[in-house]
Amino acid sequence: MTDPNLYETITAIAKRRGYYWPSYEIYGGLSGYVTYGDLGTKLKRNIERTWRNHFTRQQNILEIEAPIISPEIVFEASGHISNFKEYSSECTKCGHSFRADHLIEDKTGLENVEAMGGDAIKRLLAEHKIKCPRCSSPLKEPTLILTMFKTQIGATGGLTGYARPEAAQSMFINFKRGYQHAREKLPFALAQVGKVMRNEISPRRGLTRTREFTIMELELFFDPQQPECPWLNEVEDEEIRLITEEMLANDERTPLELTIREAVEKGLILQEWSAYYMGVSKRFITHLGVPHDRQRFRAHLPDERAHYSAQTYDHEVQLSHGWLEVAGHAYRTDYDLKSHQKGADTDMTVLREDGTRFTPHVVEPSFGLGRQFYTALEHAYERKDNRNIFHLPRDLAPYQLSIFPLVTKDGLKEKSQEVHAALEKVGFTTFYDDRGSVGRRYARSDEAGTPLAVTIDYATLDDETVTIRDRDSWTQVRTPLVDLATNLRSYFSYTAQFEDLGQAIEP
RNA sequence: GCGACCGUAGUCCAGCGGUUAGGAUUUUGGCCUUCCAAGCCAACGACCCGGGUUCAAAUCCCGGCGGUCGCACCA
Repeated sequence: MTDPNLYETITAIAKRRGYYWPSYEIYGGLSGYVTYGDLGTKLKRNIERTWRNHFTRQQNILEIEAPIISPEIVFEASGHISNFKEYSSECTKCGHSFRADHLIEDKTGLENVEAMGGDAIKRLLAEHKIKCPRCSSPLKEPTLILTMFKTQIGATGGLTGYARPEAAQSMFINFKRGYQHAREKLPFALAQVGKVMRNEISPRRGLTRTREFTIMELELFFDPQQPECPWLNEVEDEEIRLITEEMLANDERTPLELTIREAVEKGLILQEWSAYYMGVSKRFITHLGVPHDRQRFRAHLPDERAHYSAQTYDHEVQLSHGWLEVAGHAYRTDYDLKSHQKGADTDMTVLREDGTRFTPHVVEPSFGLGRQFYTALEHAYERKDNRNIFHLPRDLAPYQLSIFPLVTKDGLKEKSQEVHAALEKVGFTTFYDDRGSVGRRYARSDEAGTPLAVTIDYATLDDETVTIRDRDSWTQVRTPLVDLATNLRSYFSYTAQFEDLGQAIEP
């Protein structure tokens, strides 16, 4: 974990073995884009499934899949058009960049300068003769930075569209349908796993900041007069490490250690629903292989928060290069539904039993999948005896099983292929390999993170038993072929441990 | 976007004005092989792109693209 070159190591293995690599390589590459290979797509899919298992398995958590491209009006209503662009001004001498609207606000005391528009910002910057705050040199004319991808909808280009920078807006747009499908009952949630695009100024660090990535988001709608989360008790004892807004303001960086329940009772998390999903988030990230002391929740200060958020906690994990945000937990209030109610001139309110109408409030957990992916790889990595091993959780590993003949003669190869076909047929994800020596194959299997290797040897031909070899301990057990599928199923459903899979073999 | 450093087989490195561009590993074919990258033989495979300087450029200069780090940004 302290290895400063761990990122480079993981990147090299990822390229060599097919987890992921930079996109458009043969055309010189393009920063901010990665392509997942065979091992990568399988690991990614398993992480998505794990997320769904943690977040979407209750009643009234409804999944949707909406378009990536939206007409401009959607992001005008949501506030993204004005909030996803900004004017940046660079110093002519020291080269530092500053947000032009903030410079004007600091100098003049004006508020919300951003909303005045580009011409006003340029004019005010010149009128007040604003200089570089660092070296007092003149500033260049501010340039517009728009971090949403813009496109034309329709072959003749009649309508301006944008690629979504978050999936959330499609949940708000479809709130009314979701509400009907949830039998007009609150609380309910819409969830979505899909691609989003952000035209980052400066993508960095492979998977951790890309211009296109899979997001896993959930919008939980609730009545602010009935903010209790009925599921809170399921995670209330979950221990978290928390850095609050107040602590940040006082430059206090040592996290509080407390349970979800305690954080709610002390008022450190505004909504029970946020607390619930932070508890689930803790479990999910732990499931990916990140220990407690490598996780924390860090509050956003008001100027760091998104335009829609009343409180945000980032879920961060510690990697070899420092802390990385893997999830955001935002209390979005009724901001979004109200925005679209106005923008689309469509009623987004809900009727209480007492006959009053209200706009539901929203709590949102949001996960950037690439970051979970990299986190899982880095935390699973071990260098041992000159080998690379990924100790991925057994339900995350790209392949479940490797199948090897001990040697490729005397019918062992044919027998192995039979076993391989049989295991594939009953649903295991397997990899057959008869190249080189068996030791070499074990090493390759470890590097792919495959938890178990089934080896067919001479004894198999006599008594219909095989060996199963454990990636983590490098020990083996021997199991009759008739029991193999059943035992493996128990193992992969976590109802059996490796030692339960057969009779131990003395090394 | 700015600054520093960097870009050589699939991967990781060496070479830093004239080399048949070298090594490790991987891969492929063969021999061998009864459990952890064994050994032997053979083969495939590279100087990011474009200009310039020079008799001569992987090597020096400029630009582009990409990467790492720092600043800024990060919904």
